[in-house]
Amino acid sequence: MANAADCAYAVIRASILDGTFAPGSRLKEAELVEFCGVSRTPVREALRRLAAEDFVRIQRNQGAEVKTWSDDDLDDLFDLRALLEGHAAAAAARQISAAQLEQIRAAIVEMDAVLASSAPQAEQVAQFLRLNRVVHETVWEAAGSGRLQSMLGRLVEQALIAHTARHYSLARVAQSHHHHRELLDALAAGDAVWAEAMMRGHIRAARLTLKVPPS
Amino acid sequence: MANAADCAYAVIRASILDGTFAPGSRLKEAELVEFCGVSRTPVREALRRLAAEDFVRIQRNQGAEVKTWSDDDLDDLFDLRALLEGHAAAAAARQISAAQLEQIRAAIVEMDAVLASSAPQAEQVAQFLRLNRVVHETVWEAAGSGRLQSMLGRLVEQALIAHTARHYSLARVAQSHHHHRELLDALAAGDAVWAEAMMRGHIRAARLTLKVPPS
DNA sequence: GTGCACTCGATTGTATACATTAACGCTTCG
DNA sequence: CGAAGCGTTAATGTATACAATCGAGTGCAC
Repeated sequence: MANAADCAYAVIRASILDGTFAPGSRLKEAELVEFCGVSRTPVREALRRLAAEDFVRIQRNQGAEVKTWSDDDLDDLFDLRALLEGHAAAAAARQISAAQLEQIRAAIVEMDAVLASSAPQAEQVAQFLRLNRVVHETVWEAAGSGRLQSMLGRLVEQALIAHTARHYSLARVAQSHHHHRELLDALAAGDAVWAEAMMRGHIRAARLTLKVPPS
Repeated sequence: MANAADCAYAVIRASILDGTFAPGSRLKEAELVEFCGVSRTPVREALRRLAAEDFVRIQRNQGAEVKTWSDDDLDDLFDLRALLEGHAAAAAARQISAAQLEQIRAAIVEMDAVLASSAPQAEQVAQFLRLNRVVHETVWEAAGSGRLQSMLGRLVEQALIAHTARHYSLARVAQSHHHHRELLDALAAGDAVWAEAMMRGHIRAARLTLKVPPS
């Protein structure tokens, strides 16, 4: 990373996402200085950025702490995500390019391979989540709104914090996989209503995953 | 303003909104230091905040400039606003409180008074815009989603930059006024579909105002 | 004459010292 | 014994000095 500030941002952000800094934990600037290996100035800048993206909460003269998400917050978040991702899917259905369709198709094929492999389940899930992200980002991109794209990116990553250390069942993953397939059909058919409905359902189902504690 | 950083933020932001810093103009930190009367550190923090809120664009080692909005950007912005404000109106219709309804009603009554007054037209429009903001913010609040509320706040203020130095026709204001009245009816009736439709139309009409140059 | 490279100036990025604030614990008074 | 006031301390907020970077202008070589 060229910039000290970007570096601090990346390090802290990654540490929040992977659970090194648990939700609710205090982030003291002095500690982050040695953790990141840069001075306080870029650390502070990184914290402000993270606050703007709702990863941390900053109170005046009281420092930063990793944001915690209540169940209601998550409901709120996923409601908005369903609305916006549904909107994106509808827009995408109207104007998606052949290349973008192909990209989604390829990701789904890769998912097939991952799920059919004999890799450890955690590895399978990790791979699946990566490909899942590809599918969604391609849809956002096809929707053709930079603003929508960045909003969704942020919402999804906020949701990821809540996901930390939560494992997915293979059954849940399989359901997602079916959603993706049908979404692809809807997009290929150029059916905006169908695509929007599928995407909204897909997001609502994802919300449920976070509600039911893993057994 | 207690904080130097908050102070700088408020000053710069206000100057962007009122056109003192025109879209596209470069914001040099040294200039802002004397403009705001604080040191570079809080000025930089303010600029980063403004960048996070899409008021300015920052390029590495090249400083900040007031963001410019193309026609397509504004289409994009208002599309999203219509979607989100429509969603907010629908949610509000389902759960708005009597006090909030009354607040909207009072704002509309005040609008009546403003439009019937003999104040200079610019003054009338300014007052109307303030009350317009009250109506919208009350709807957002009634929707009950903090996230939606902050997103809409940002979108609206981005739109305001484009409005700078653009005057509204009284005819346009009267149309808005009618929208508000009908929106109130829909909210009072608890009719989410009606409320959403009204709000979407209201926003689309507002977009048109920015497209047609003032005569 | 044109194109490239180099230097200089201006501006942003970073580190650090200092100021300010708020929380915590102690003392003291009721 | 409890509560309120005050001082200490540990953190954040601010200013400023220094470093790195970019762009423009100039001069040299081809």
